[in-house]
Parts: sequence; structure tokens; C-alpha cells
Amino acid sequence: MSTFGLKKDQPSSTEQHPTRIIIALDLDAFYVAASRKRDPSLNGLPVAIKQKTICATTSYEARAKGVQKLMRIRDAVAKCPELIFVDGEDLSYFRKISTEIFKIVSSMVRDGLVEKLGMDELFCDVTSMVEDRYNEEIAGICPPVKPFGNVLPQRTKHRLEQKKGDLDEFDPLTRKLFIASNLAQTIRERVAEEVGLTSSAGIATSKCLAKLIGNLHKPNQQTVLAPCDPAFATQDTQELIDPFPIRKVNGFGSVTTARMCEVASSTTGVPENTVTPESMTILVARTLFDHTALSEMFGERIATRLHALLHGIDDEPVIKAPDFPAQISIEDSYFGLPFEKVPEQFVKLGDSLLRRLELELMSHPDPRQESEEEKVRKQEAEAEMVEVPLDIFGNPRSTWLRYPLSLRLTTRQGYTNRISRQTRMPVEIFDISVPRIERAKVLMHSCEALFRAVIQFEGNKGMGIHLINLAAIDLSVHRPNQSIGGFFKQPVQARTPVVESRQIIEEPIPETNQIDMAFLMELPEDVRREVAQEYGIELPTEANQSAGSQYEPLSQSSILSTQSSASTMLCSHCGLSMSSWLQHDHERWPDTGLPHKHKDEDMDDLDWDDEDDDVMSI
DNA sequence: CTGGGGTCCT
DNA sequence: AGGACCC
Repeated sequence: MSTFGLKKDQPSSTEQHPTRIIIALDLDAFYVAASRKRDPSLNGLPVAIKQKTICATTSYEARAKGVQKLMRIRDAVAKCPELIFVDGEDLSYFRKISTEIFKIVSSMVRDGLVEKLGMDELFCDVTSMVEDRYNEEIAGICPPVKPFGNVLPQRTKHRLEQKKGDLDEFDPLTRKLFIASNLAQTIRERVAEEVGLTSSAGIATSKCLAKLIGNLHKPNQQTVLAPCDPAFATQDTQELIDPFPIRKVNGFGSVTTARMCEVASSTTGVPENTVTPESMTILVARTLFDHTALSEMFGERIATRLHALLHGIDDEPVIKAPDFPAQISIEDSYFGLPFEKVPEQFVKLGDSLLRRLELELMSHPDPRQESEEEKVRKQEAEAEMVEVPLDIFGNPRSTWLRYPLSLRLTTRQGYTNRISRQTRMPVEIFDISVPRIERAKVLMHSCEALFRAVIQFEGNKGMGIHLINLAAIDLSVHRPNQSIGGFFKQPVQARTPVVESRQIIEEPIPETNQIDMAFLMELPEDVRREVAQEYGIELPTEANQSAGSQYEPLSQSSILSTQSSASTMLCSHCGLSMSSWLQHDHERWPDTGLPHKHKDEDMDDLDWDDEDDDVMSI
């Protein structure tokens, strides 16, 4: 191999990135700590954060009495009768505290190289920061630092005790890890000062190792894994992690672990149930499974990762948290919600989802808490001489920074699989001049269409619905012009002369609404495509006729059928004339079926799916 | 009577 | 659309 252009001791291009320095930060009993910040009377008491029938998180006082995380309420009360329960089903406050902490830590780490894992864990890649500080030590600008907090492995601890004043005799990597442990302490102190929550940290050369060792000393402590001698680094690390059950390692989930236990007992011939997830340690797994064995069990890709993890190797990079999440979802669980009560839950969840979208995806008028993106947006607007939207007092107005283009409904019947369907997000929800409850009803209609699709696919398992999740996904910078659903709020018979004139006089139709699909479909195909693109209309294709678009309240296939079917009917409620293919949906979903809503018709009265009668048994 | 969220890969 | 993983 040619070394042309490379110095001998530099890594070649085929080698991995240089050794990284990672801090894994974990907030102590996060939900409990946040609840105590909100209500200090909870300090010092055994507390459990309750979600439905389980204790999501428990305070250390409760853990001392044997109340574990994810324990059932009944078991928890049995262990600790004086246990105090705090409702933790609404995550708003926790989310707020989590964001505060994330911002503080991001501001302390170069390039904001901070990854979020859930609401209470952060990974920081401080390689470059530590490198600079190390170079200053070498240059004599700063004195070498001792490690802060707990130190591993033993060999390093012993050497520290032996050579007290000779920090500069340690290996460069070791000294960088020492530096990082001081940085971790500084970060933890800042979080404690500014937010009032304690945390624990692990400092190592990978995310996986940092997290593993960070868990060794909690709460309010930290641990650095700094092998002091390159000759023993691999061995020391391996011996340290070998006793851990693989389940504690980041890539080994319950399914993988169970499979490995299963295979282990069959190949080693030991009786069933003697290889438990607890006893399946890294050492055991590494002894029993080589790369080939893992590959046969899990496939090449996963096997390579798992095999590396068993050897203490983890190349997963720290991925900076994006400005906006990939999805925003709201969910609730039920003990078996009857189908007829589902729509009201759609409204409730839809309202919550809209609140969150407005909170997280819109600019906020208060300049003090203006996001970076909003400032940039305003600067750009200024540069382009585009007007920044102002309210009637001349103050900045809230605007959408991102638009979720899709809406996904996920449900679960019983405790089996989750079933999900998605559709275009109805654009009406972005019009914040409309009361939120009205927009929630628009969401409800979309959800109902999706739910019918779910039930068609899934059937009725006779136990009602146990979970509903509403997710806003596919975030876009660009505001969508219209959805198919919004399109059909438009009068279907708008081109009927007598109706058309009346409607235009009463309520001018926005420009983007002046084309309807039937008209569009009459155009030559090349023109149709151009027009559709201009108005952001999704043209029916073979693919979406049979897939996604059929979940719209009015399906694409129905749209196509208008051209051949000219028969009209009168609505029994309002007498409105419409194509017969619209009648069925119009009577059930007046809002999405046709331009107006029947008077005196509440959502409670909606017989939104009479075909469930024969399948609904509870 | 087993939460309420998220991520990425297939 | 589902399944694995994470908290």
C-alpha cells in the first residue's frame, strides 16, 4: 500500500476517525426532579411519577423501599404505602425543562455537538474541545488536570495514587479523558445552578462505553474510563465490561437478547430457562457467538455492530440534535375504548397535537425567546425586502417555521401490534385565525378516514382500542398550498352556473381554490401536470389510488368516477344537490364532504361508521 | 390494567 | 407500514 502523501504515524484514509472523547450525561430521576422543581414539597419524600397503571419514574427514596421504575402501581403501594404519586401523563413541563437543559449543554459544547436521547440523556462529542485544552497543557499554558470524580479502570486509579504530581507522565489519551471529566463536572454544575437538577455522567471514548460506566455511580456523580497504558487499554476495558449483562448495552434490546438466550440454551444443551437475560453477560455472549453466528441470527449489518459492541468497540457518531424533530406525536392509552368513543378522542388528541405544533413549529413573538432560526428568517426577509408579518400593533407575528405535510394515525387493539395509516395533513390546521377546536375537528375527520382504513385492514379483535397515537410528520419549510381534503371543501358543483354566481358573491374563493379536480382531469395531461404542480395538487396515480390517497374522506377513485357518473342526489338533511357518490360521505362528514355543515349537528351525533355494528362486541 | 414519547432501518 | 432500538 502506498503511503504517498501521508506521514507514517498519521491515520490512513481507510482507518476510522481519530479517537473520540464522549460525555454521556444522564439526569437523575428526571421526571421526579422536574416535579420537585415545580413543587418543592416533594423534596425528600418517596415519589413515583404515575402514568396510567405504572410508575414511570421513582425517586431514590422510593427506590430504597424497592419501588422500581416501570413497576405497577399496586406492587409499588405494597412495597411503600406512603408513596406519593404525581401524574406524569402530560409531558409538557418535562419537555420544557428538558429543552432548557439541552440549550445550556449545547451552549457549552463546541459546535453544539450534542445528541438527545429521550428527555433526560445527552451525548456530547468534546473531542475537539479537549484536544485544544490538551495542547495548551503541552505548551505549558495550563497545568495538567487531575480527573474529576470516579476513575476507571483500577490500573489508572493505582497509578494516580502512586505518582501524585506527575500527571504529565500519563498517556495523551488518558490526559484528554481527565480533561473531559473536568468539563463534564463543569457542565453538571451549570445545569444544577441554572436549572436545579442533578445529573450523572460517564466519560469515555465512545457513546456506549460512556453510558455504561456513567451508570456505575449515581446519582449526582460521574465516572471516567481512562485506560492509562496503551498496552493494557483493550484488556482493561474488556475486563471491565465483561460482567455486564448485554441488555445494559445500547444495541442489545429485548428481542435480540431473548433470541441469544434461546440459541445459547439450545446450542450449549443447558436446560431451558437457565440462560436468562441477566446471566447473558458480555463475556458469555462473546464466548458463545462469533461474528458468523451473530450474522446467521441477525443478518450481516446488525451482527457487525453487535460483535463490535461485545468487544467494547462502538463507532456510532454523536449526531447533533436537529432544530426540529422528525415527528411530533400525541398519544393516550385506554382500557379498551369502544369504537363509537374514538372520534371524541380524535378531537381531544388533535387539540393537544395542534397546541404542540403551535408551540414547537411556530415563531414566538417574544423577542427574548426568539429562536435562532426566526432571527435568521427575519434577516433574510429584510435582505430580500420581504415584509416580516406584523400584528396590528406592529409587533412580530407568530408564523410557521415548519409544516408537517403528513398525519399518521397509529392504533393498538389489545397488546399486540400497532397498526398505522397516514395521509396528507389537512392544510386548514395552519390557519391560526380559526379557533383551535375547529381545526381539531378538521383533524378528527382525517383521523376517522384513517381509522376506517385501519379497521378494514385489522378487523375487530373484540376488545376495543388500547392506544391511539396522532403524529405530525414530514416537516417541510414550505407551506403546502392545499390538501385533497381541503380541495373538496370547495363546492363540487362550482361550475354549475347558478350556484357559482351566488357563491362568488357571498364568499370569494381564494385563488388557490378556484380549480377543482374534475376540471383538472379534463385538461391535456402535460398541462394538467403543470397546473397541478403550481397549485400543489397531488394527481391521482395508480400507486396512490390503491395506497395512501384512498384514506382521504373522499377517495381518489371516487374522484375519477365523477367523470362517468353524472347522477345527482339531494341530501336528506339540507337538500343540497350532489353527485350520488358524495352522498354517503356527505351525510356522515358534512365538513369534509361538502362546503357547509348541517345545522344542529354536533360531532356527538355523528354516526360515523355504521359498519362497525356487526363487528363491535364490547 | 404495559407509558408517552422518540430514532433509524427494512 | 412495520419493526427494531432508545429513554
